[in-house]
Amino acid sequence: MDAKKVEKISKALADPNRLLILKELRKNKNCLYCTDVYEFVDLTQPSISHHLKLLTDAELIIPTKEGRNMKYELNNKMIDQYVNFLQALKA
Amino acid sequence: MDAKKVEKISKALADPNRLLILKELRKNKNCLYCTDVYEFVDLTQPSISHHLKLLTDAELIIPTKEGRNMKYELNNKMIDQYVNFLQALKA
DNA sequence: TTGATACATTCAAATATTTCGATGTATTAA
DNA sequence: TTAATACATCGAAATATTTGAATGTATCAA
Repeated sequence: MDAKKVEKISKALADPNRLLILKELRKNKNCLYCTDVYEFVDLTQPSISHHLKLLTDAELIIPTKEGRNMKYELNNKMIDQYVNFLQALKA
Repeated sequence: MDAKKVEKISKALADPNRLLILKELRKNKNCLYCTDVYEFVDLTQPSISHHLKLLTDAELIIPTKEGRNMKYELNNKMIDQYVNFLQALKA
């Protein structure tokens, strides 16, 4: 994983609301609908949409269109790659 | 590790110059002097000082005063704790 | 003690990020 | 086809981060 990607993922993780989203994703068996997010994140719809976009752009979550809803799943592989980079720092 | 700490560490990792510093720290057997940083980071002294402070505040590096120099060492334990948080997201 | 070196701090400008109102698009229900 | 729902996008304001010039402090060398 190159430095630019690490930077992007780190930025995506550097916000309390986005961390909340990831935590809830885990709770919900790594699957979440956009509408669900309004329940635990105290922001307007455009803001939530923005945060989900940043997480998606960092490939930490993977979106799927389901009718007029969006389904989000955690991307375990990307987390693994990010962790690998961090572990390599210690080597 | 609580969300605030994760946020702080993520922010510290979300900058190309700080990532460079961490990478060079690894190269130099996890030990670096402030003066060394000028060689590979193209910023002025106050900026470098600022970045080192953010990394220190996040406890990713541990500073030691050695005469008029500062020695910086990577804090493996903090990286481990951060990695643990990330791994727990997948669980 | 004086000058130089190493680093920190302060302040302000430039830049990036976060947030939301307004609005647009796609899908579904009636 | 019309109205409602789900979400995206745009634009602007508020806030945070990054950067460097100026300056301060501590240490060392002469």
